[in-house]
Amino acid sequence: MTNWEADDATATYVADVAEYWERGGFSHAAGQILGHLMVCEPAEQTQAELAEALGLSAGTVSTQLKILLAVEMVERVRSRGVRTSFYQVPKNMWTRVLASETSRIGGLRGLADQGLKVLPQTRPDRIVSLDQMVRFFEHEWPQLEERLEEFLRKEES
Amino acid sequence: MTNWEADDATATYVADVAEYWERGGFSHAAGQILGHLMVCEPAEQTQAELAEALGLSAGTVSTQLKILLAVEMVERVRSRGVRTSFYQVPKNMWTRVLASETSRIGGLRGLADQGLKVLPQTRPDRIVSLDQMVRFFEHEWPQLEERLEEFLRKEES
DNA sequence: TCATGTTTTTAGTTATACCTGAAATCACTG
DNA sequence: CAGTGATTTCAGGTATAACTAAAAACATGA
Repeated sequence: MTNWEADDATATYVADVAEYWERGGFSHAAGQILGHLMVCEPAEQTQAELAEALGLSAGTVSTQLKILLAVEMVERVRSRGVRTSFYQVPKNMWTRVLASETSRIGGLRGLADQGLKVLPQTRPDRIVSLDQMVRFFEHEWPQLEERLEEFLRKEES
Repeated sequence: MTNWEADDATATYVADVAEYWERGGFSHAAGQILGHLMVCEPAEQTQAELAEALGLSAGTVSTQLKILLAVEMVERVRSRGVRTSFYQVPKNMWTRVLASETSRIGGLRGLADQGLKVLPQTRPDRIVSLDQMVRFFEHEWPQLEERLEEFLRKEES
């Protein structure tokens, strides 16, 4: 109860970000960390600062950060001469998140291939439409990523 | 233990589909139902048949079907003169799923707008890049959906 | 290498989601 | 509108995930 959040607006923001990502499968604590790192000052925070700001235990912060680091939505920053690590939202976070979508498409590719081998007599479209959808995205997704990069380049002006 | 699955191949398929969707936030039972409905014969199944085939209780089938119906990955079919409802994978399931992505983008739009109001002094890109990403998809997603429809039209031949 | 502060791991508690079996409700046929 | 089968709801038990507090492991500056 020392310094929960700078002000009400950012506190609300942290809660909203947490709620959004909770639906995406993250824990509430992970969502809070993400939300805080979106708006905190400075942008780089230690585990102790995160725990303090959000009222979480050291263990929770450690565990949830590990998850966020694994999906590359947070990165660790270490500077020479300082014993403590800092954590921050990486510069190109969204590009990374989008890239990870490729592996999810890969999962569906597996289900489509397997499905074609057990293709049902009636309504084979149940499998075929999945295969079509996957083929479509295997073709489109790389292009979309390229267009995103181009879009971001143009925004820098 | 009466008629668990037609054969080993489809049983494996059901398990794999269940595993995939479990990572997507569904329960194991919901994933099983989805997998079974992808390959079962006939394509339309009653709750009792689903419960029997997958070894689930009537309550579980009812509850999980409700969820699958809500996200439109399963549809209910009722025919005159028959007291029982049937459940099946809808013809255009993937189009529906893709369409629901629009609302998720909408959620991010909200986070971006709110974030711009509490824009941090340092590393404002933490919010700005989110806003850019959302703007990109607000522009691209409808086009992508159109291209998907065109792609599916061409496949019908 | 030591000393110190940071991070991770572990054990234990609490909260939540899942599933079952049974009762209640609902919908349709005759 | 009564009877029957299908579906939903509810209470209870079980498994799992989240979180905490404390101990262990780790890393770094001196």
